[in-house]
Amino acid sequence: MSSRSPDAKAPDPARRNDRSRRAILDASLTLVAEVGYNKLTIEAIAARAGVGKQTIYRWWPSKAAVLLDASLALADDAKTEGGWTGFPDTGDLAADLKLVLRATVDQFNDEKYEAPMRALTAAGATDPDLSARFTEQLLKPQLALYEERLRAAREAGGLAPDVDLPLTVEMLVGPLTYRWLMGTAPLTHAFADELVDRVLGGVSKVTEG
Amino acid sequence: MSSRSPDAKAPDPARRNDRSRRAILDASLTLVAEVGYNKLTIEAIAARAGVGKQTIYRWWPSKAAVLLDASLALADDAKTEGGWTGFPDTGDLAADLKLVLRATVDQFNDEKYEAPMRALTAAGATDPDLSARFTEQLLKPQLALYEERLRAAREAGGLAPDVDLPLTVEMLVGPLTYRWLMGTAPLTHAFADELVDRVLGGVSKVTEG
DNA sequence: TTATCAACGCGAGACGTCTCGTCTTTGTGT
DNA sequence: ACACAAAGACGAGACGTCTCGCGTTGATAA
Repeated sequence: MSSRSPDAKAPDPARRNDRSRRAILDASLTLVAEVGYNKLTIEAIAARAGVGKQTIYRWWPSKAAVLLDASLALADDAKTEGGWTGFPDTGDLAADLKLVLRATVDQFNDEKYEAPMRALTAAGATDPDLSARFTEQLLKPQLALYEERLRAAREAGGLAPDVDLPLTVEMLVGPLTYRWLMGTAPLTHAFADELVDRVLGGVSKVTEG
Repeated sequence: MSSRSPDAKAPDPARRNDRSRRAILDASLTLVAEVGYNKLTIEAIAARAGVGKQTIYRWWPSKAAVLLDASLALADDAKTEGGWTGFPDTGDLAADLKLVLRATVDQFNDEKYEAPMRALTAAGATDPDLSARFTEQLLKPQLALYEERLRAAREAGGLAPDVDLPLTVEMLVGPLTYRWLMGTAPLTHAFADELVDRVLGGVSKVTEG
């Protein structure tokens, strides 16, 4: 057992090869879609990226961490390419939510986004550390956009003044994610629309004049 | 080359040793709680159960499959031990739902149930075959109970006549599962209560006379 | 400015370890 | 005698570490 590399001293980020970094992230996304997360190996990522294994081990602690970074980059790309101009606010809350939730449905149904997303969800379910970073870096920022829009609606008088905003966000995103993850039924635009209507209006019988 | 390994083809279920079967299921539940799903090995299960590895490989295709069977047995036990007498129907839908969702929250927070549940969720996220059986055998029967209770409420006039029952079930279970899985916030009884109220009544401002 | 040089990230891949799933051997119950 | 269980040997393959030159970079000396 050779001697210790004493705690793997910190490599210098300034000297990092950005070309290699991008190649690694790209390769991990391609490969996870090709062979699935279980059969994804760091050796294969290194080979596909044209990189030594050590270059991956130097900068990431696990293949899950690589995928998280890759997904963050992917999300950024999607935002820029998709011409994202902020969460829509036309004044019509239901319409705005349906628009965004439909887009989310499309993303869930897009193989390109689904593969890494499933992988991260799976890995996060049994790795609290990864789960925390996944939630913090990828999920929270997105949920915050919903919350912001809902807050605007609440102040505009469209929502109950005492409504719990994080709860409401999860009422929208939770059922969608649940159906996607468990596969209880197909994910469609109609589902997104109906969900928004029921979250806003409730499922109880309306008894008014 | 192959050929006959006497065990490889069809083992006779009638000759199966039920003592070993139970020992394997018990050991898998104990171990997954002890070391987590990632570090759970079939060798360790075999050792703890006092059986040979081949006995596990003969009857199950993967460690996830073992855990699924173990969880099914666990769910059965929980039902019998817990004195389950069917989904409560006191006539007060909100109260009934809160009761059940609170119990679900407690289960999610109970290490004994959480460990195998996380494991199955993780494994199912990247294994469609397992996911299907997980959903079909463990989830669907539970969701059906919600649906039945909701149907009764709808017929009793408490719910909108045109409400989508599977959607409503997922509006209840989805946010709970989402928060549990992603760890966006702690799972509490208060959360369950508020969720039920908002699902039934909606989040919109009530504008009535 | 230009030549030199040490430091360090890099690609490549050998290495020993670990777990996997299969196969072989031996024991046991009917 | 026979079918299955227990135990473990075995090869395959991925793991993470390590070593080896190569190329780039930034500091120093001419």
